[in-house]
Amino acid sequence: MNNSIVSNLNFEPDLLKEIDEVGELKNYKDGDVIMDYGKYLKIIPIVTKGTIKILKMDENGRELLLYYLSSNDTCSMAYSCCMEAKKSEIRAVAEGDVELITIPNTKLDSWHSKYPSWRNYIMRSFNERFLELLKSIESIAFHKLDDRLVSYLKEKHRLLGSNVIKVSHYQIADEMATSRVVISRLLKQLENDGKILLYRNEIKLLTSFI
Amino acid sequence: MNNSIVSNLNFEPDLLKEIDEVGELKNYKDGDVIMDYGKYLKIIPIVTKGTIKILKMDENGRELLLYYLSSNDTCSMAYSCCMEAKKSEIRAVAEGDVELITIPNTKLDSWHSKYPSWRNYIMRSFNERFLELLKSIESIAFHKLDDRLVSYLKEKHRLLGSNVIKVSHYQIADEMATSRVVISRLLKQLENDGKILLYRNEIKLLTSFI
DNA sequence: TATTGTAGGTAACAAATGTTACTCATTTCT
DNA sequence: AGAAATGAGTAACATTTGTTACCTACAATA
Repeated sequence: MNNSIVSNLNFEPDLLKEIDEVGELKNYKDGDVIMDYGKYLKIIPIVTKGTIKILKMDENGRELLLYYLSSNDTCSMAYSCCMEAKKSEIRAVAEGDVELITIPNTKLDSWHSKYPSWRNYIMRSFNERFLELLKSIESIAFHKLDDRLVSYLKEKHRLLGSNVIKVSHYQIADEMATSRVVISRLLKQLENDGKILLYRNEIKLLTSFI
Repeated sequence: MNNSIVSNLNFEPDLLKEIDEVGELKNYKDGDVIMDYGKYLKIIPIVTKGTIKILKMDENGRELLLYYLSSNDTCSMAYSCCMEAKKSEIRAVAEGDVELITIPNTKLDSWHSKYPSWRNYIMRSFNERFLELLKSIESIAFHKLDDRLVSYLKEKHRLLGSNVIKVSHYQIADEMATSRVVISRLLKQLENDGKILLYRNEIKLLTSFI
């Protein structure tokens, strides 16, 4: 297996060998649902390529983007699901092409006591996810929609490395748990302010925006 | 040290002995700030008595109640602060009398590899805190203030075990990151609906509420 | 007792967000 | 080509939440 990516996590050689033995490489395409609400999980994923978005849904079907996972990340939710055999509270969707290595949950406990690097990796992941959620809460609780929209666009820009973001107003509204009309209104405002340009399925960030 | 409370966490006898040796018992009174924004932490706490509320503040000083810690809980934020020497992003305040045991961070890594029960405890704690944050996000993102206020009162009722909640409108507004006038308005609405009775510094939940 | 501070009630208004309804343009499908 | 689906613009309006301002009641205390 090609774990050249995983290898820069500073895992012990023995651990890398074990990952090579039991890990499975999986591929997903844009929009594929990698994990879903209510599902039981028997593996934990380590992302090697691409980006995964993590969503939470309410009773009425509205969704909210919590955070992204990208290379070398793993999902804490997955970890705790595995350890406690609980249902997932979140949905994971591939954003573009995604490659990941799945680790069967039978290995987790023994790796945890055997490999300090693994322990560190999991702990750091928990911590990072925790902080992402805090950021998310801060954003929702303390900032108005226009600010949140700007953050959203900047995050996309950071992830894609491009000034052109291919996304529909509907999608944004979905991920921010609001309605399309509201997003269109705010985007139009940004366009009028000379920060962005709007096209069908596409938003161009101008230099004054970034 | 009296660790009769901690003993029902199913820790190994050896671990209990170590906790007895290095843990320190601390006491706090209502309103005491146990942990604060930006502080570095060198211990992690295990709550043995009382309730601690965990708050997050934004740049403008508005606060938001994230969740409560009570007996046998520990704080994941503390854990990750200790492991990565990071500043705290949250504030912890005693709600009533609080007793807790502090564990010096020098012990964490070795306990983590030596004691499966400790590992479990920390993992379960991370998971619980993670779910609390998710609940918090769900509440803010998907529910209106009146619903959130009802949840707030029900949570207080659950924690206190009493129908009489001693709290001012100001306090509630603070913890829900909104203003006093708004809370007064919504409480009055609940009173008009026959769900609660309002007094100075006191809210009485009627049977139709619970 | 007079004074001061705190808790709470309430009206009037402002701002932010959500909803409905209709339009047009572009793409996709048949 | 024609029909249907999708993406987006926009107005008008409703609701929710935030803000300001002022009032009353109660409690603490000098």
